[in-house]
Amino acid sequence: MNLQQKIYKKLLEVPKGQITTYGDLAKAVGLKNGQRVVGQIMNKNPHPVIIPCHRVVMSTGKIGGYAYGEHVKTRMLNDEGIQIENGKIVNLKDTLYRF
DNA sequence: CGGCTGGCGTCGT
DNA sequence: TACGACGCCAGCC
Repeated sequence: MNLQQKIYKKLLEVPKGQITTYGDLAKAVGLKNGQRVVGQIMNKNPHPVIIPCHRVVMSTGKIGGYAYGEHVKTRMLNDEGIQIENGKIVNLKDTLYRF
């Protein structure tokens, strides 16, 4: 199974209303410091819309990037009940999903 | 709080 | 097939 298939599968475990970080997702698939790799794969995203890549944020609390634009990502997260302020997650620890 | 460096899979040459 | 550059970060200074 390809790495992106693992990431894609793991990401689907994240329920609506909860999010994860690039680092955690990377570790979930067996990578130590694969944060950037995860982000890169999300960008290449082989299955747009099917993969909720908008539920993946940076460990610093910032939204991070998004293939369709950060504002779109922010809007989707807000729609799932996640509080965002000035481009950052307000209660990251509270909305963070644990694998 | 801002900036620089580390570290790893993919893509292109 | 092999090597180098790049990218929706993370962590330390």
